[in-house]
Amino acid sequence: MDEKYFAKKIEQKWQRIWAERAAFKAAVEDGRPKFYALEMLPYPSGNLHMGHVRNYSAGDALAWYKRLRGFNVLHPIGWDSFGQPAEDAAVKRGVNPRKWTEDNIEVMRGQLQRLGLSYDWDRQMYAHRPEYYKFDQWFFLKMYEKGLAYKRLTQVNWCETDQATLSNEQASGGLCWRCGNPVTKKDLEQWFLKTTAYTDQLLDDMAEIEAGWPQHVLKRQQDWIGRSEGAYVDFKVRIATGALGNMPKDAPASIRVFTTRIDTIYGANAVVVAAEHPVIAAHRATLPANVTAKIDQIIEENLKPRDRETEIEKDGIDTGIKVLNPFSGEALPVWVGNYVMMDYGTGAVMSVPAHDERDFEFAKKFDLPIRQVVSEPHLVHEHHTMQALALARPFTEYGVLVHSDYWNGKTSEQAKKEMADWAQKHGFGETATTYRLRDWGISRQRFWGSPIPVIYCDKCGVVTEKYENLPVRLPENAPITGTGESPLAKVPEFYETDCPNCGGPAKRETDTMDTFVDSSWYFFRYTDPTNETLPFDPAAAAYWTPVDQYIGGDDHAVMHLIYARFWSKVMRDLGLVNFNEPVKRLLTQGMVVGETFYDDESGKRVYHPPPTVSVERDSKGKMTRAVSADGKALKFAIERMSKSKGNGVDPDEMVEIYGADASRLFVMFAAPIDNELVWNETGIEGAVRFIQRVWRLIYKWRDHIGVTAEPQISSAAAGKLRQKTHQTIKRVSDSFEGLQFNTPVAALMELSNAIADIGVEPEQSGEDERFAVREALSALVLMLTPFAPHTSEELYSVIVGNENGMLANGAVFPEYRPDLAKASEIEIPVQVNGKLRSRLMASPDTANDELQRMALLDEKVREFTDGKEIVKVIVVPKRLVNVVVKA
RNA sequence: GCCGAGGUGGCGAAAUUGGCAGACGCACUAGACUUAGGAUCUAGCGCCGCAAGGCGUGCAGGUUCGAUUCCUGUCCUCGGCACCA
Repeated sequence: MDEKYFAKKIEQKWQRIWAERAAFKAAVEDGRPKFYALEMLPYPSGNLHMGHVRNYSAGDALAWYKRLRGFNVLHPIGWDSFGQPAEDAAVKRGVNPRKWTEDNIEVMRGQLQRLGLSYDWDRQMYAHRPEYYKFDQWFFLKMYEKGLAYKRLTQVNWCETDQATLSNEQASGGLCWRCGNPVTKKDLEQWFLKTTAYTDQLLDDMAEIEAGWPQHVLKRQQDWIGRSEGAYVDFKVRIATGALGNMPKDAPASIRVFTTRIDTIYGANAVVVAAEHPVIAAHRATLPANVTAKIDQIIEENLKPRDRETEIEKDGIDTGIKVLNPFSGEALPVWVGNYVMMDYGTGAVMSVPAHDERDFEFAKKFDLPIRQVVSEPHLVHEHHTMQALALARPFTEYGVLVHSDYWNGKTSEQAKKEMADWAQKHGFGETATTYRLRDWGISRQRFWGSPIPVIYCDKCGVVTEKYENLPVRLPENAPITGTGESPLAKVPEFYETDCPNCGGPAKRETDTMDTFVDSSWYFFRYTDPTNETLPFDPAAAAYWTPVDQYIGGDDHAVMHLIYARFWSKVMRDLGLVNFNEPVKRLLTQGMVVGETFYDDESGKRVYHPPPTVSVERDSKGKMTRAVSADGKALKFAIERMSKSKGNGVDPDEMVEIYGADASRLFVMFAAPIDNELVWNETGIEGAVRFIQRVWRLIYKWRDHIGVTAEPQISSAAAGKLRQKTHQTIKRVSDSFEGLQFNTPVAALMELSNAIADIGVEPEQSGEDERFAVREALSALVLMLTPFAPHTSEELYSVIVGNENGMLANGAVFPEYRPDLAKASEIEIPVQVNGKLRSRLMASPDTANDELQRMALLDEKVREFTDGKEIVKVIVVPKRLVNVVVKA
């Protein structure tokens, strides 16, 4: 054993031993319980960043912990290797996307290996390789057969900057999820997967995972799916007279609206429809020019990119068309409104300004009547005598119905149900549920993705590729221009084919699949990574899945995690798996952020990389001033790491300077896993110091800890150390079970401090002390393994005297012994009127009345109680005594 | 605007969920060892105060013998969604 700790030396050594021994190879077996530890797979951009390090360090810690706890652990890694950056690289630098991707994987695999992550490297999956994407296509065919994949013309979200179509999720907020620029619309024929076939299951099955998933993730998914319960109501279009002329022949006889507040229907002052609504198209010829002009203007406005910040002003126009309120019989005008969206509900709403914010705003602007029909219960009486109360703002709560004929006096809850039933009974409506969730558009006009296995034949129409012809392989390359046409459409060798049906000439689909398809089922592939006939063997999946613990960033809270849940349900219905939910427990780790320095004189932030900035601190160490290299005073902030801000940290550099173990330990220790982590360079040195302290402890005691027989009696020092050891075992185990990674490190630091403070030199130590130190050191080393595996393996090899590694030696996580963890004497704080005044030393078994007696006799306590009436004394067993006195 | 998470020393954070606020670490201060220290060791380190003591978990109240923890109100920060009828 070296006297000094050389990180690089031992890290290389143990990485070699692990590889030689295939230490982390997983196999299906009987006996031990299984544990599937999964981290979100990386996109092979070419560089690992600190977010990866944090994610994978946590996953690895858990994998090691479970191994040492006797589990058969599956801990795999793979590559989300389809996607746009490869094409960007092709456009910018003319490189082949496949080569670019493979090269990047090579580099990043090296980075992961240098971190010493305990993956089963034999199970890697690569999304871009035919062996994998073959089954993207296989799944597509299965879904097509089940009617879960279909094609339709649609307006797609289009990002001008990235020249890409985007899913609703990727375009959420009207901004491109990748570049943040505004999204526009474009008409295209697109393939869809019917996620909406599973909306209710996606919602209801959340009950199964409630305990293991962060509440906020489930909430966000819930909001995203957006189930809302209400009713459809049909408003008959009245045969118009006068200026409007006769009703066009093919015009709909009624307009169907969706409402969640049918109880407010007597307050409707209009029906407002989307500009794209069919009723408008049908009547268009008869509408006055100023109306059609306005409608066209609104349509045009809707296509424009939307600025997230500015609220859109209500706009609209009265079409002149009239409809009848089926409840009141009242004739209402039909307006076009820019705030009604064609793709939600029915594209038409009944406008009830008194009870809806938007309708209120609309009515105010166009001076439409506002009639209150739901009242706060205590004001109901007022409404008998007046037409309507003037409303300063809409009343959107539930209440009691007024001015609603037969329904007066009913509560909103009652009325909602009864009025919907009434509508159904009379044939002009029904209860209904609508959702925000749309089907998943998976077509991408991209080269670097899985080809959609569909063929278009002039004679047979849409024909799917045969299973035996899968995979539909990507050509070696394609002319990638970045202009938004499918590159495959320019490769005749690819698209020219024969119809699988009639054998005649036909063309392949040239769009490829969204890369979220790959990540929707990759973690099943790990269970059987080389299967050539099926995505995976159901038996292998049955053993390993569902995933016991999934760890990743919460930026995937909706998209990836909804798609993956959807995919599992489809797989269940295909008979591949027999459960509803693929992930039992989910942990979302926070971002890694760093200090940034910038000046904003020009109105725009100009960033200065931290190494070029000199920083002044006050006597407490607080940053007071930052100055750039050319002497400019800079502002500072904490922001997400990025190249442009210059505050990124290269994991490779960290490993080079401080070692993988120290880097990983620090990342785990620095903050709770779900918090943001502010990177600061100095903190990591503390991790190095800690590892070195442990190293020195083993070095110091290395020749004196061969004692393996538990001694009968213990000195005070030995007893105290053993107590600390077992308390620490409990704390660390509890932390792991609760997925806390920062507090166990603190506990291990305390234990190492306690060993250092034992107060006996090895040479002078007794048998009992040597045993206590051995116990403490081996517990420390084993418990440190999940955070710093290389160092721990090395130190463990010193303790046991061989270099086979912990797992081969059958090492297990130390067992907590309550009898040893128990203190012989504890400190009991004594309060007077809730304020700490003294402390008592007592045995933990001291009876309550004895503690009370001791407290009252205590000199410090008496200073505050003498001459005062003692009202009562509260004794919390083993915790505290509080004496209550009257002043 | 709506939804969610969160405000504890100079900083990252602990606190067995109602019982000693600030464990552990970073930074800082002083000292020791040293030719040297960006190594190591020792001590100190919430604020006010010479001290006794007082104050202190965003702020204001409340419940309680006792509140970082529970309740009410309020302010702020960060994330998500955004005309979803």
